[in-house]
Amino acid sequence: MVNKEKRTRLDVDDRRQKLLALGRGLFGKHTYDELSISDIAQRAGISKGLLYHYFPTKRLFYIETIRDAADEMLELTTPDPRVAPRETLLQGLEAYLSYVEKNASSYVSLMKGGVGVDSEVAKIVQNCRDKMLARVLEGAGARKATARQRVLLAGWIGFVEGATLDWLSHGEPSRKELALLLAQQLGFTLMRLGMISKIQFALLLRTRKAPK
Amino acid sequence: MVNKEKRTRLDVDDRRQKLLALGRGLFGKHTYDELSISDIAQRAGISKGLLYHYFPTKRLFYIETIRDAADEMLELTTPDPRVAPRETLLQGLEAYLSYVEKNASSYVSLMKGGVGVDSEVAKIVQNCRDKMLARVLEGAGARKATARQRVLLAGWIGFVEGATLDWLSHGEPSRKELALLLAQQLGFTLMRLGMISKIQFALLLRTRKAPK
DNA sequence: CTCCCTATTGACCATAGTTCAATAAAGAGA
DNA sequence: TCTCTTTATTGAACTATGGTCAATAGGGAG
Repeated sequence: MVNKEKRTRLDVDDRRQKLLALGRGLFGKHTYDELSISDIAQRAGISKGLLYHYFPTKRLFYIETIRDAADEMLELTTPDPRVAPRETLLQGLEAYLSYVEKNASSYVSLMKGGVGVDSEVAKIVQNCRDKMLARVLEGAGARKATARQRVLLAGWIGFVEGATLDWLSHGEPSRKELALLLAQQLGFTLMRLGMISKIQFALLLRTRKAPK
Repeated sequence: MVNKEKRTRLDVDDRRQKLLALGRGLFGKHTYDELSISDIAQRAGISKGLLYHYFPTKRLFYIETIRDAADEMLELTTPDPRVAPRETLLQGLEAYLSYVEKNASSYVSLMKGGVGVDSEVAKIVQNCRDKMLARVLEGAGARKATARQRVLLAGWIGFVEGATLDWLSHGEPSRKELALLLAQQLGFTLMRLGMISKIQFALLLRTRKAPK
């Protein structure tokens, strides 16, 4: 429909990038098997065959799409080594929330939704969580986590995800306030694990909330 | 293969129940599109057509399977009104962890995995969370949740899920201890929300851990 | 201007989801 | 015991979609 008989020949990396971007948008709005290869190809203005030239299978295309999004998120929330650890946390959380806010539908569908389709996707999501967990551990100055530490920190990651999902659908506490609440929750967890002192924890609780 | 030419005619509810049970086992071990209708029918010892007699589509079959499992879990973790609220929480958490332990693969695949396949599944999972949240609210003696309360309680539900997933793959803190840790986390959240007093919270923290 | 490389196509195949008319268990009534 | 009715059950046929491949043509190099 779009092409008027005229083939347009693109650079391979360029086209690949374009397809991934398209995929992100589409998979953000539709579930995996709501989208057929034909659909995707048509929306991209190319033939089915070409899609297979770049991605050997629909699954792989989907997976790459998610990996792409996950990478971007991790990059955008990379802690800035120049700021103090306590600031780092809040800053990282706010960056995370910003990203999520901007890519709301993608976030929900990709990060939550994809897990079931393929175990590979589950790995990507898990990898994301592990990286975040590692950042927290590093921020707390710990090397290796004990069983209790690991379980509770994994819990906190879940806390962030659960709260974020609710926040996305209701949008109510401000981003800044939510970030603070999440940080304080983590503070409590870390204190219980003996990873920060009660004093540090009390300090975190005393942090000013953003004005309503 | 199994049948030797002889058709066996079952009561409709009976067969339906059998199929759901089978589905739960299968979808617990394989992802949605790893399983073909033919596979399922063969394992059930029936023809493809019959499956369609009971469930109009593969999706619907999958969804019913999940709804079935979710219902069971909610039922098994229903709080016993005869015990005190604080006991209720611990008891409910332990029941939850027991269920999850027993249905480990199903839990992971169904409750986490299914979300992406169909928005209907997401609704079921969300409904599960809402019910649990309602129980917590009721236990804390609150009627309607404010925005902050809702976000943080949703967070706590996520905490439970995140910690549970980690616990399943590592199995390390004992079930009793994990339940206590989860309860204490909730305690902190509730205290911060002003839903329980500092005294009640301190009491919860002082609860004895299970011996290692 | 020609040639070559390869991005691109479209027709084709295989398989899995879905439909449906035909079949045969099993119980009811004579 | 026999027939009749109901409907659970089947198997073959249809459709849609993921996936393959030989043929085509854009576009840069020489």
